[in-house]
Amino acid sequence: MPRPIEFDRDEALRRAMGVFWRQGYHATSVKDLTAATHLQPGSLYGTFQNKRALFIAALDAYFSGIRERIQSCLHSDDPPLQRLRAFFDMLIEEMVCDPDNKGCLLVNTLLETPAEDTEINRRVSDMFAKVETEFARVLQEAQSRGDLDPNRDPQALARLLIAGIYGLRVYHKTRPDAPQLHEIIDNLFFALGGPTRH
Amino acid sequence: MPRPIEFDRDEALRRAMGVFWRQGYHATSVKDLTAATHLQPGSLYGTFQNKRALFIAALDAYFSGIRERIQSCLHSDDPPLQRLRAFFDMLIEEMVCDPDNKGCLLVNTLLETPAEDTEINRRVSDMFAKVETEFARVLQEAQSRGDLDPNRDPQALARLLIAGIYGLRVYHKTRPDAPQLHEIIDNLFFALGGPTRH
DNA sequence: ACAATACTTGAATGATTGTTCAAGTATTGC
DNA sequence: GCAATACTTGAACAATCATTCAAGTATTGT
Repeated sequence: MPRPIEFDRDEALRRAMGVFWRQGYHATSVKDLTAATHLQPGSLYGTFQNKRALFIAALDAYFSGIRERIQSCLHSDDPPLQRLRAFFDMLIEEMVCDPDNKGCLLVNTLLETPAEDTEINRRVSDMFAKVETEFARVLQEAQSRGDLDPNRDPQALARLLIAGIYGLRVYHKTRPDAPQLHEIIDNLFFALGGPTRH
Repeated sequence: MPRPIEFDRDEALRRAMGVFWRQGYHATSVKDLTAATHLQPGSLYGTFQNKRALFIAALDAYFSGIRERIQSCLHSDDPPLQRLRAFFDMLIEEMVCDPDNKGCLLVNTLLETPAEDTEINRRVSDMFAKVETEFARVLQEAQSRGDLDPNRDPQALARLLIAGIYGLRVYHKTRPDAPQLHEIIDNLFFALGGPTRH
């Protein structure tokens, strides 16, 4: 009986995400969103409650999008530390290939969102906590294989790597220079391998 | 002959800086600024051209404010690496003591500002480049004292430390936890000292 | 006391903000 | 073909945005 929806919800969400990614939450107007999604205000508010809810939906969509690629890096057949390194290489590859230099939507959001906004901050923090746990698991695997000093704390090193992601992301904003980014990761992984490296 | 200015320009700038720091550029309205500075719109536009110019002035004021403290850390009588470590300890101290968890105005700005805005991006990037140079100098000093492997590239390690600042700053937004921050820096400095540590 | 000076005030500007909703339209089951 | 359904449209909303400027006011040199 009802008239079917004409537009593709996921497509609209993806386009909205792109705008938030490029401009941040506060700098994007509803007008920007209607232009990008080709949706009239009414349809946009009908499908996604309001601007804020749409933004949160965009955050979720972004994370579920990158999570697959993280998994594929961390679950290959390579040795654990090499898999972690592959992840960071992928990260750098993505960063230098982006002509807009948008950075990471999640990191951008962390710094744009005031501390009072616990809903969004918690949401994004939890996403990175999941990645951190993945990292720790791979580091533990490295320890059990003898590739990593068993006296180091895998959880603490996972935090270092997460901080490494943040560092890369911000550094790239200041100087979009691929070799320097790789060099930073080289030196960061030096902190993992330490004395036993090679 | 002329009627003298009644308000303190620097005081107003400092207050405006606080608002930008807390809320970011886009989220702060001129109304917020007039409320914080106790200046009417007319006076505010008379002294600082407009909102954007005021923001840039706030960035400069912020940097000149922290620069002194950086200098005092890096030019003490302690050994070079210990001085660097003192800087990061100070950084963490500042972060955990801030009840608002505002982070760093410059880092926040880097991520809020779109890549097209070259004026602001360049300005902030240059500030960090100065700190990077300072770091490199201290690292060189460490090399000449034999505290750091002479085969390592001081400039590259300085970049790692800058990325470390960024990493700390963002990580703190997700989990305002002092011991974990110190642990991150411990592991980061492990990348400097490497095998020769202690 | 009196111009001259220029800082202070705050109302008013037009543009833009996020959001709503009644009217219009297309599809479905009968 | 006819209701019934509900999606689509875009004008309209009040609020807020950054900015301006004429009027008011306080100080100075004479």
